Amino acid sequence: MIDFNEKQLQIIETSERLFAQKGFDATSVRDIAEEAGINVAMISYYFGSKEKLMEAVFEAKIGKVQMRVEALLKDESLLPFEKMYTLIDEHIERVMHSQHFYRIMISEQLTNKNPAILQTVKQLKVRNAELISEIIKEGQQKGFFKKKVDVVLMLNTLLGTVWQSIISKEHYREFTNSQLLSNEEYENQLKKKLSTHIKTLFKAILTNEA
Amino acid sequence: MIDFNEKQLQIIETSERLFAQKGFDATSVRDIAEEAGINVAMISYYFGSKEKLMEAVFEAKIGKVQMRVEALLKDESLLPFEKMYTLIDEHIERVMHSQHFYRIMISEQLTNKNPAILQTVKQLKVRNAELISEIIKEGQQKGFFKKKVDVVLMLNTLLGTVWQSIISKEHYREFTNSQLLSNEEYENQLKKKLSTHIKTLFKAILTNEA
Amino acid sequence: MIDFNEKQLQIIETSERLFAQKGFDATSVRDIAEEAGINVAMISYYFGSKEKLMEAVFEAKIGKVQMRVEALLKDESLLPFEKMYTLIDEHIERVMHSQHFYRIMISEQLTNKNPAILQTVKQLKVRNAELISEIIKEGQQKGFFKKKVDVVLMLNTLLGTVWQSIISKEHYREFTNSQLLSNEEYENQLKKKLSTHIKTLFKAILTNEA
Amino acid sequence: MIDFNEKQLQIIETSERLFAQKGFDATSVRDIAEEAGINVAMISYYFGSKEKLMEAVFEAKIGKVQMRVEALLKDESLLPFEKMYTLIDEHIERVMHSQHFYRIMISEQLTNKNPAILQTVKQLKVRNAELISEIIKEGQQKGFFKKKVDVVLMLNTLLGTVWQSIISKEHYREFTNSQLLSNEEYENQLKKKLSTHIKTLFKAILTNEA
DNA sequence: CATGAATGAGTCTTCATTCAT
DNA sequence: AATGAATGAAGACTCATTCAT
Repeated sequence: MIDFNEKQLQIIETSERLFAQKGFDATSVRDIAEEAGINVAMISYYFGSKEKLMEAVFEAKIGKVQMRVEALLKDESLLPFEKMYTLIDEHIERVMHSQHFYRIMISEQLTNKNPAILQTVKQLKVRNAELISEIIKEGQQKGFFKKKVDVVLMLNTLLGTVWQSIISKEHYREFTNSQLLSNEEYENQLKKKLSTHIKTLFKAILTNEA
Repeated sequence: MIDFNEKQLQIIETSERLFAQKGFDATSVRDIAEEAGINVAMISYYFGSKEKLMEAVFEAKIGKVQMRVEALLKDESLLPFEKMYTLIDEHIERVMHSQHFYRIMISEQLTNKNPAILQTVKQLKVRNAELISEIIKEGQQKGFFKKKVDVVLMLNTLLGTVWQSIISKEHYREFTNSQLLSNEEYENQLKKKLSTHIKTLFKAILTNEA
Repeated sequence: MIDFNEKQLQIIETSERLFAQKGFDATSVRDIAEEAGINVAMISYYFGSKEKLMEAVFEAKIGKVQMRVEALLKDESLLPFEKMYTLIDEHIERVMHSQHFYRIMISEQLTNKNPAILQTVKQLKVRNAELISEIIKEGQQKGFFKKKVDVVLMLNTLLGTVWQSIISKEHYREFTNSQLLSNEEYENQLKKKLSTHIKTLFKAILTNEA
Repeated sequence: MIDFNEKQLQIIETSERLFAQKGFDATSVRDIAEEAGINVAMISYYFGSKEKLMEAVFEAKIGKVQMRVEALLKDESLLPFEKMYTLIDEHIERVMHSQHFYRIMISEQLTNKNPAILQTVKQLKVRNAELISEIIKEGQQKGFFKKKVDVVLMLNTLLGTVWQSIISKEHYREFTNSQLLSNEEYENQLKKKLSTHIKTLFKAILTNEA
C-alpha cells in the first residue's frame, strides 16, 4: 500500500475524473496538468508515466473498496441475508458515488491494455467472489439459502445491473417520466429502485428452488 | 439506411474489430488501413473523418439489431413468456457473437463524446423498451405477469448481466474451474448458464408478487 | 544498396553536415528540418526515426567509399607501390573532402551506441584490411616489400595521421606560420605535406628491414 | 590551477567516464548524480552548469598531462632519441590508461562547441609542439637527426596512430586472430606493437634523408 | 551547506487530414 | 475514382536548472 502525498492525491483525483470522462487515450497529460493546476512535468516526476499514473489511480481506489467489503462480510453480527442486502446497498452507493472510477475500470477491462491493472481488478473480483461464497455456505448451512447457487452469475447480475443502470441513466430519463427531477433526485430515486430490484433478484436466486 | 459499397463495408468491419480491441483513440487510421489492405487516404475519402467512420460502424450495426428485435416482438405466434425467453436467448447469442461491437458501444456510452452515436444508441434502447412494454402489457392483460413491472430495470438486468459476464469472463475462469475448457466450450457453457440464470430472474420479476 | 529519392538525399546531406558539426545528440530533428527546408515530420516519414536517419547517412556514404577502394586495389595496371601511394592520396583527398562524414564516423566509433552503424563501419575496415593484405602479399612475392608487415598498424597510421591532422588543423595554424593563407590554400598545403609524409612512412614500413 | 574538494573530484571522475562512454549530450546530469551518489542539484551548485563541469574535467586532467610532458622533455640525462622514445611510450601508456578522457577530448575537438575547452586543448598541443621542437633542434645540432623535420606531422602520426588503434581495436580483433586473448592481454599486446611500430616510424622521420 | 521539489523549454514521434495527380 | 506525398498540430516525456528550506 503506497502512500501518496497531497499533490499526488490531487493529481490522482483529477486524473480519475478525466480518464472517466474522456477515456485514457483521449486524456492528455496536459489536460490533467491544467485541471490539477500543476506543471506537466510533475506527472512524469511523480508517477513516471501516464500509464503508471493510471495504475496509481487504481491502487489508491481498489485498496479502499477491498477493505470495506472485507469488513462487511466478516461482520459476525449480521445474518446471511442481511449481509447480502447490505452488500447490495453498499455496492449501489459506492458505484453511484464513484462513477468516475467505475467508468475507468470498465474501460480498462474492455481494452485489456495494462496487465498490471487487469491483475489488480482480477484479484479484487476473485477475492470478493471467495468471500461471498463463504456467506452463502453459511446461509446454506443455516437453511436460509437453497443448495445450488452460482456466485459468479449472482455477482455479475449485481454489478451488471447497477452499472447498466448508470450508463443508460440518461437514455431512459424521458421514458420513465423523470425529466422534471433534479439530477440528485433522479439518482436517489434510481438508487432506491435498484436496491429493491436487486434484492428481489437475489432473494429469487438464493431461495426459490427451480 | 445508407448503402455502403464493398470497400466501405470492408473498412467498417476492420474498424469495428480494431475499435473494440484497442479503443477508438488508440486505433489509428493507419492501423485500420493496413489491416483492411487499403490506402490511408481512403478513410477520409469515403467517410470524411475517423469520427464519421465510427458513426458508420454504428449505423451499419444498429440497423440490423433493431430489425431483428422488432421482428421477434411482433411475432404473434409466441406467448408473452416465450417472447421474453426468446428475447433473452437472442440477446445472449447476439452479444456473444458481436462482442467487438458491444465493446465499442459500451465504450461510447462511457465517454459521451460523439452525440450522433449516443443518439443512435438511445433511440435503439428506448424503442426496445417501448416494444417490451407492450409485451408486458399483453402478458398482464392475459394474467401471466404481475401488475407492476419495471421494464427499464428488467432490461438493465438483462443487458448488464450478460455484459458483465463477458467482460469478467477471464477473471472467473480459474474460480469456476474451467481452465481446461477450450475458449469455445467455455463460451458455450457460459451461454447456457446465462440463459437459465436470466430466465429465472425474469420469471421472478414478472410473476412473484413482492 | 538502398535507393534514396531526391528529398531523402537532401535530408541525408543536411544531416551529415549537422551531425558532424554538432554531434548526433546535439542535433535536433527540428534543426535538420529547418536547414533542409522540409517538415519535421518528414524525417520520421522517410527514415522512421532519427537513428535510422543516421544509419541512412552511413549507408549512403560507405557504399561509395567501398566501391572506390575496391576498384583501386583491383586495378591490375598498377604496381604494388603505386597502389599504396594512390591509396594514400585518395584517402587524403576523400577525408579532406568529406570531413563532415568522417567526423560522424569517428564520433560513432567513440560512443558505440548504434550497433547497426558499428557493424557497417567494421565491415568496411575489415574488407579494406583484407584487400590491402593482398597487395602486400603481391609486393612481397615480387620482392618489393619486406617480409613482415603489420597491415592493421599501417592502416591505423594512415587513417590516424590524416585524421589527427584535420581535427588539430586549426590548433597548429599559428605554429606553422600559416595564418595568412586562405582556408583553401592551407588545406591544399596540408594535403601535399600529408601525402609526402605518409608515403615516407609507408616506404619505411614496407621496405626497411628493422 | 583550481583546487577541487573531494566531492567535486568524485563528480569529475564520474563525469569523465560517462561523458566518454555516452558523449556529452547523451549524458544527463541525473546520470552523473546517480552514479556519483550525489544530489542532482549539487552539480549546478558546485560547477554552475553542465558545461562548466565539462571544463572542470579538462582542467583537472590537462594540468597533470602537461606537467608530465614538461618533466620528461626537460630531463637532461636523456639523449634526444631516448627522449623521443620515452615520449612515445609514455603517450601510449597514458592514452591507453585514460581512454575515457581522450575520447572526450576528441569528441570536443570534433564538435567545436565549447571555446574554453578548445583553448585549453590548443595550449596543450602548441606547448608540446614547442617543447618537442627544442628536442629536435638539440638532436639536429648533435647530428643525430636530419635537417628538416615536420614536428606537427610527426606528432599527428604519434597521436593519430595511437588513437586510431584504440578506437578500431575491436574491429580488428578477429582479423588479427586475437579473439582468444583477454581484454587485458590484447591491450598489452597492442601497446607493445604500437611502441615498436611508432618508434620505427619516428626513426624514419628523424634520420632517413629522403 | 546541501537538497528535494518543481518547472519551462525542449526532445522525438505519431496523428488525422489534405492535396496534386 | 483513388492515392502517395506531405504537413501542422499534438502527443508523452526528459532535460538542466532554480529556489525555498
